[in-house]
Amino acid sequence: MTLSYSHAHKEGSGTTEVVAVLIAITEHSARVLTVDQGKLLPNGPLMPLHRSLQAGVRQWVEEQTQQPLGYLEQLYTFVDTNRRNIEGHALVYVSYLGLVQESETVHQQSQALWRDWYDYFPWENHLDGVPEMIGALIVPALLAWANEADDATTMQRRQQRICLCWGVGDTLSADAIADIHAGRYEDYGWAAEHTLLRYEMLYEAGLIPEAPNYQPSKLPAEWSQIIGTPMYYDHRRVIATAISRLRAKIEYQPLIFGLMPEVFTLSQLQQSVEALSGMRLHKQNFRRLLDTQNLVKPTGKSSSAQRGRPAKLYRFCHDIELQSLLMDSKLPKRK
Amino acid sequence: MTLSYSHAHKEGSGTTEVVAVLIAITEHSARVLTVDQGKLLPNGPLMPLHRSLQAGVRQWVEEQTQQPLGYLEQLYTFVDTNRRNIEGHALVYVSYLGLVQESETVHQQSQALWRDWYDYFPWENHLDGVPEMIGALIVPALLAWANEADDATTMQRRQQRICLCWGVGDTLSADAIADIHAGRYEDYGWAAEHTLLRYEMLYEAGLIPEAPNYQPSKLPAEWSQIIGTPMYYDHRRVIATAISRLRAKIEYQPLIFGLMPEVFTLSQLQQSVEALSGMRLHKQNFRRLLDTQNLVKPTGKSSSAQRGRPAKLYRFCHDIELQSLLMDSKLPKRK
DNA sequence: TATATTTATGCTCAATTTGAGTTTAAATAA
DNA sequence: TTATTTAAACTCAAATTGAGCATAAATATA
Repeated sequence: MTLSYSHAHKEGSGTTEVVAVLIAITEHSARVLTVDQGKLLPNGPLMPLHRSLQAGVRQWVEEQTQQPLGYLEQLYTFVDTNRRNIEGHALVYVSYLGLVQESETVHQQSQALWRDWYDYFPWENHLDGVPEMIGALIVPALLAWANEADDATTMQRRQQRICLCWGVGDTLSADAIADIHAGRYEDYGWAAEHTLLRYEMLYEAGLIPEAPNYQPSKLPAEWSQIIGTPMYYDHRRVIATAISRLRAKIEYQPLIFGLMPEVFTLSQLQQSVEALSGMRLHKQNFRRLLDTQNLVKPTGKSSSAQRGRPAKLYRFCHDIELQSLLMDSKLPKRK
Repeated sequence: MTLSYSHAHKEGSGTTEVVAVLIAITEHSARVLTVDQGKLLPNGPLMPLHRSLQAGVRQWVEEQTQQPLGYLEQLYTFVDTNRRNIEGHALVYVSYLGLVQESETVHQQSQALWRDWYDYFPWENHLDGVPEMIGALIVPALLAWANEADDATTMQRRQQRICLCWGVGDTLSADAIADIHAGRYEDYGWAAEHTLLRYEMLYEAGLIPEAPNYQPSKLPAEWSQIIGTPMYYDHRRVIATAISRLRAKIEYQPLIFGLMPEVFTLSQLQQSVEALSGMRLHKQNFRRLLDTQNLVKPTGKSSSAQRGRPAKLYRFCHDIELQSLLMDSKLPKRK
């Protein structure tokens, strides 16, 4: 706890680590598996006995969380020049994205803990509309950062980046800026999959505790309430990478398969996709899409409805498992 | 030359290397920058003085090829368990994709050499239609591999993979197989961006010199003519990864910018995209797309035509540089 | 029981995008 | 002059997409 977010060290002879971002959907919310009170992702050194990076990930996740792993794909490789081995070689860490079933969640004696991923990125949750904090606090703080720029070109570029990443529209007139402050914030062009770009911008602007140039004294009092839970090293960036990848890929690949139980209703399926994208989808078009893609087949049974008409139960067409991995299959736009 | 493709070693204390796939388009053909007589990609160890992986790539490429680097993005991280340091840690190598301008090509005294990327993947070049070798040799060899499977499930899965990756249609009836052998090969559903999947399948089937289970004696005499130039280590796989990434990304991001000279005609631009995708595009729709995307602007001048009507010269809209990096911008389907 | 509420699912429809032409323009070669 | 070549404008039907309305089948409530 007294540990600075960027200074914790772990000495060793190897210079390669693996880090896992495991995603599950529990009670309609997207969650990420953490260790160390939510401050770290499962991780461990690549060892001579590991025959591959995947093997390393599987061993360390198993050891640290007892979570069975399904789908696993490589995300990105980072270098941490703050952590070096005895010979001075910087630590290289390779991150992986894993998708696990909702039901198989196991978090007992280990320090493993499932956390809602919007705890780390509150501004990414647009399920109930655009969060107020974006117009009220984040964009103003970023605009202040843009104005700090040394030259006009940098300033313009920063303003442009802000508009594109945060969906503020394409101009930044005085009127538009006033509107943003006043909360008259139009949901212009929010691109859910730009999570990483947004995180990197906040980091660069020194608005995130992990950033070396973070100066909380210069920020509004409410700031700490809205920038989410910080993590050690750069693990929050790794999660942002995972979210970006997942949101981008789910548009044209039915990755959602790996997150669903055997049998489900179409509403459950839609809510899962919405949990990932952080946005609401048009129900009828979502179903039309599933129809044309032939991704699911009815089981014949229906769910025991709580309220309203009972929904039919479906399962995925596993006979076209491979095809679906290869073929394009787009999602409908937001409602 | 007497070196086996999978056994060459390089000892060192570090366990991290960087490898670069540099792409340029010269005379309407896509090329990749190689060293060591086209058997290796530029590469080198990550050293304590490097502040980042990118910095390492830039240094080694500069040193080995004198090629100035522009756009650079991380591709994938591999482990080579055949190459280990003194302590037994396997070599980790991080690959990068770089795009460079056609004109700035420099390959003098260094061993650096630009090679047409279809030298390494002849079957990926569909600019003059589907290559005969696919129906005549490759798919038959892969079908033989499928039939070697121990159980029926594996066999079916392999057949399915063949159909999906090689665009053979979705069934493999006796008639269809006979058609393939006879060269009556329909260009059903060739997905240009599946280069890596195709390479991995050939590797897995032992049809590539780099594969441990490669048995040339069991293959047709013409085989060595059609499977392309082999490389040391797994560098050909790294190029396949780069091609897949580039072909997939160019569909919705104007990466082609990085490969073009300052000023160009729309036909030159189209030919460059075709060189990358390995397929012909519909000219009129390609231009309509450029129009709606606002990616290029006319310079007012025209090219001094060799034959035919002179083409107008264009340049990219750099004012929307960032926007184009973020926004979607699809390419039209093949002609 | 009747009625409102809730959830599921089927259907329509206009706007846009896409694939694939035809036509016209402006140059060179024979 | 005429054929050839390349460029570029325009057309058009089919498919896809975004958005809404209508109906169905359950529960909760008056």
